[in-house]
Amino acid sequence: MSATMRDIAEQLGLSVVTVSRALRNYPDISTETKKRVTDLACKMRYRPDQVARSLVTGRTHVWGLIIPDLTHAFFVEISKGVDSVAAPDNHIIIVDSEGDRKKEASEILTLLGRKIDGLIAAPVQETYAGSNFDILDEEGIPYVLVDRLLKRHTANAVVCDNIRIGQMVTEHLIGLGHRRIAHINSPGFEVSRLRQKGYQTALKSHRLPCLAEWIVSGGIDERGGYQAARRILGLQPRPTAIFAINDRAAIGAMKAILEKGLRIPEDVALVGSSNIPNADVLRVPLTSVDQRPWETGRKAAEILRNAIENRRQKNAPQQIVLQPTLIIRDSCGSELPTA
Amino acid sequence: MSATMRDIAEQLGLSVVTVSRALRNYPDISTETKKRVTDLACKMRYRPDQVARSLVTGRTHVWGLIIPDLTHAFFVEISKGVDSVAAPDNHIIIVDSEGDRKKEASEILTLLGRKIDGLIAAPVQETYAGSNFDILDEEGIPYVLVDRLLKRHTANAVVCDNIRIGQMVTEHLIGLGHRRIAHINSPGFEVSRLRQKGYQTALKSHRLPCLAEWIVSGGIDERGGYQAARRILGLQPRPTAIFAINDRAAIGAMKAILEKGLRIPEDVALVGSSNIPNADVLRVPLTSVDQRPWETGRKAAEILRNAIENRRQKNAPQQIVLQPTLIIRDSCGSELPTA
DNA sequence: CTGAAAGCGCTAACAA
DNA sequence: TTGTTAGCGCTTTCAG
Repeated sequence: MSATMRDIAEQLGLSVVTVSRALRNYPDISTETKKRVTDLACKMRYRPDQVARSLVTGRTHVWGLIIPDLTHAFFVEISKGVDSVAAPDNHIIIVDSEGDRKKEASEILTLLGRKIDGLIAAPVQETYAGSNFDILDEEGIPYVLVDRLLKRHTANAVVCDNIRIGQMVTEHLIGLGHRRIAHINSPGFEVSRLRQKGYQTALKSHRLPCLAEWIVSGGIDERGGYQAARRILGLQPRPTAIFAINDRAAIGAMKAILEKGLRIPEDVALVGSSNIPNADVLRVPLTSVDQRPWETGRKAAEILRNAIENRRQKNAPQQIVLQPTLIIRDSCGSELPTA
Repeated sequence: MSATMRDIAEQLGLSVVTVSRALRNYPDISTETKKRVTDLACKMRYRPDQVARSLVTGRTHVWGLIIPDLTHAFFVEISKGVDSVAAPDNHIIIVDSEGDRKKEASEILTLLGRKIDGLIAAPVQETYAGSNFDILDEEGIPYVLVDRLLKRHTANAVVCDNIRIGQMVTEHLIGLGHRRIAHINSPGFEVSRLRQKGYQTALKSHRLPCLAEWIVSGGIDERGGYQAARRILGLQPRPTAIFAINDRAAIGAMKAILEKGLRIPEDVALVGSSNIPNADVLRVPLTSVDQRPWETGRKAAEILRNAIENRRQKNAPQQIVLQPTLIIRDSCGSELPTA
């Protein structure tokens, strides 16, 4: 068993309280005593019991982080950003909501039972009234949403400018001479709705047509992107570019395009989003969008830390919107030879 | 503030103990009382305070997981495997050792302070006597090593058969007709030493030469792989195949090879290991090795759970070796036209 | 400068 | 079937 403060106190003929204060370097303990205490603590390999400490202080120095899928490098980056401010004083418990609203709800409850100091979450899209996060407001546990925003805009949040993503990608393709630009979206995700809006805005502002059949519901995974792309490639006349909601879908689309014997970008230009690892060394290096996941996590963590520190005064919720960057690679091509 | 058992007890005119037992469904509480208690608990949204519970039970239901880098999908898979048995009763705190032995040591100490029930770790390679994990033995906290093994073979561990990896890859290349096979290794990693041993064993058993200059120290990242490959490509006569210690290094090598205007696999065959995501859609689909990270995590977690449950009787440490699988894609090529 | 008393929220032993 | 007593290891408040 590990040593407790009581062990130290007894060996030194002191009270536990004195030991406690000596270890925390209180000014009202003599240097002499402090030294005796810290020396013995060191020798006995004393480590404070955080559980006991938490029970009395009401702080665990544990943060919850709920994300829908850790196999997306995007969320790993967010978690690294969070950890960059959480460490070394706080630990993070990462839980996977698997995109399931029910699971998210129950995970929030179990995290509350653990008395986490705060929570950061990429929320599962809210499809009906009533939020899983309301309970956090009720209990006064600070939280910050990342990547996705809930309908109700009263929470702390750090997101990327999704409209801008759609707009930026589309305008780039337009600038390259494309006139028939398809879009693989994922209805049900607010994020997708916004990117699509940006896409449509860009087309409109350039007075380009935006046919309904060009927008195909695919989903955020490779499989969905593959199927959606196949539908798009069957259209007459064929779109000359595809903007996929994310890189996973884009990779699915890439497979579909190449499988059909078409070339990227010569026959079909392709753009994704989230800038996955190795995007530069794919069969066709993928033009994508840096959504700043690390900064998202870092910023969210800063807001959270602040909220935890000043828990008494309820500050107005902060909403940060980060600006995305287009990462141009081969898959979008350069200017079209024939517009 | 959230409700406590005391609130329930007072409202019902019961003692806290009765409430406690009613909630945990003890047989010696009347059905009547149980119902009253659980109903009120539900109505008051009572959630047990895990911190308080831990203090008395001595169990936190928190497991530590130390890995060197979460941006390797490999370790994410391990963590998912772990979680598949940990959930829903236990939470996992993942900490990044960043491959730094000092950091690993201090992380272990802070996790101990949190009174974790057990630990799973991909240990930083031990370069000198004395292990960061000794303290766990002393404190009687069960732990399981994954992916990498420490020198001292007395701990629970789940690893992939690394010698087999080297052997399997090399024999496959030999079978394809290659006679000059280079290897990018990463000295300092036991894992690398073993894979290299497998590589050498395979060459030897086929009575093939194994020139010292064919083994180039690169490291486990892309940059190292790139530089090592450049050295290899400069050799005369040039090796016809490269076995890289892992996929990251392989990708670096791929860049180096293509940059030189050489073709993969026609001019130089390439094999990595760990089977990264999207290996099938790289510029040259990469032949790699499935090291079974998910099973590694799962198995380790099962051993850990078992050890936690039977903490009293010290069971003999278990060492599991998982068998790797070769995933053949384009980069290794098919049979060489001219042997 | 140090200690005694109280308590965080819960569970384990023993009594009634 | 329920309650009383004690205590997990620590910090906070108040006395000395």
